[in-house]
Amino acid sequence: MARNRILVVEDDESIHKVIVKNLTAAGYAVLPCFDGEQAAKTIARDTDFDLALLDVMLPGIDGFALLGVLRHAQIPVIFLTARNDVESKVRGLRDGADDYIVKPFEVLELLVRIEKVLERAGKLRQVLEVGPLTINLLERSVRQNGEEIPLKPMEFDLLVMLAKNKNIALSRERLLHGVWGVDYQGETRTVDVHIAQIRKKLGLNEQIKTVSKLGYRLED
Amino acid sequence: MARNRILVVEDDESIHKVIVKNLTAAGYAVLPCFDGEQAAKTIARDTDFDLALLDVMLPGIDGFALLGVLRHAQIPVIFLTARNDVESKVRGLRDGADDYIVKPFEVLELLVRIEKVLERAGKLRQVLEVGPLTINLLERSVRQNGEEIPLKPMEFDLLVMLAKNKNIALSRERLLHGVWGVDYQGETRTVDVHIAQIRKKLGLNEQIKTVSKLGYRLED
DNA sequence: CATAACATTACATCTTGTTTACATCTTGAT
DNA sequence: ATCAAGATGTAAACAAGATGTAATGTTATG
Repeated sequence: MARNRILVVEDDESIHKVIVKNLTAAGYAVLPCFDGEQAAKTIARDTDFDLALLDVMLPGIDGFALLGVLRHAQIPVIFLTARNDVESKVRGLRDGADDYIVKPFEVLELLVRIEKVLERAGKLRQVLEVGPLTINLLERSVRQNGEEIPLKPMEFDLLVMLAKNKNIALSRERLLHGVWGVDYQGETRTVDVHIAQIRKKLGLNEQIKTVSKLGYRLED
Repeated sequence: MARNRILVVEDDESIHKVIVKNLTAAGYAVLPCFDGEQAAKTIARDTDFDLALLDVMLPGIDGFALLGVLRHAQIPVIFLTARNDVESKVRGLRDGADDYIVKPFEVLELLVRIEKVLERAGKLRQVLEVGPLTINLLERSVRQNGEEIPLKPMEFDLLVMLAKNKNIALSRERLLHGVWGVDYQGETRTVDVHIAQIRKKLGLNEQIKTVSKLGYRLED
């Protein structure tokens, strides 16, 4: 499976922009629609989406109609609702949705919910590709040119975090929080040791860049 | 994304002027409004803002009404309040805002808060472009015609500060405060040394102008 | 109990930041 | 224009700090 494809149906331009920018940055393939008609047409032509983000209050074709089509095509739906959207209508829609989020929302929260829904639906991208590496999250395996390189659990998790944030400089603290857990109280130097192991086993001296005074960055 | 667009709603002319001048200088695109009606019209026509600075005590249309519209459009809001504004009203507004700042305020503080709010909302521009340079804050990298030029941490931070204030002359003291921290006790000459390094590595002898008796200025 | 995984430590090595020193350039008064 | 005083450019040295990594002892795991 390549990148997860997400259909975004949202008429407000500024919200649309934020969503598209952040989803793209997070590695999703985004199909943007600005109204119900456009969305309906898109779905009629191509139902190969892993998720739909659907604004409740759409001009033109109603959310109900879209929801039906999407359900039928087995596409999970997350609703975007404004706090003051008409309650009765919204409730009906929500009931058919996999999740909903109230605007305004934190971008990070949206990303988390998307991952959860994708995971529940069994559609989460389970394979990360970075340079010569293929990281399979289900198998918990790493391949380099088809050959599997065994990693220890911690090393694997660390590599996954780097891969999910490829080309982003991550501080030791962020890596500790992300991999070891937010309440972990340990030495930041521990990160270095595992990085060294990953570098050695995978020969990634070049691709895992040391960002001095900060941490590390995995390059594509 | 190009420059971040900021809607400024403030009826006091002198404050308005200061804000607009400084935001523009800091690289934001500013849309100025002097009262609630004007703001409402502007928003109705175009919701593509990344942030709104909103004076609490506005003539005409009430802050509440504006806040609702802005929230709906997922536009973060920072409130400007005077110390003697009516408490009860202000509190209600603040609760719906992403941040607020009490007048009179330090311009630098306003800029810092703006950045924080933009970042939380996932709207912060993470790539700075100055002349032939592309500075990527996420990667912590600098590119010149696509080629990455490695900089040391201090050099990178200094360049970022210059780039965020491009075409503005910055004193050594301000650079020290901004990059090294406000409580740093060191020679101002240190700045010169790092400037020299940046100039050499990036060939910016022309574009980093020396402002005699003051400091430096990075030109576009 | 044996083994593997892990965090930590210790130390070698490499990087980075600051200062110094002196050369060169500016500035402003004459 | 000339000159002195001061400001800036810059190479080099040094000290402080950061990172790489092997070894150690401890904790999980089966």
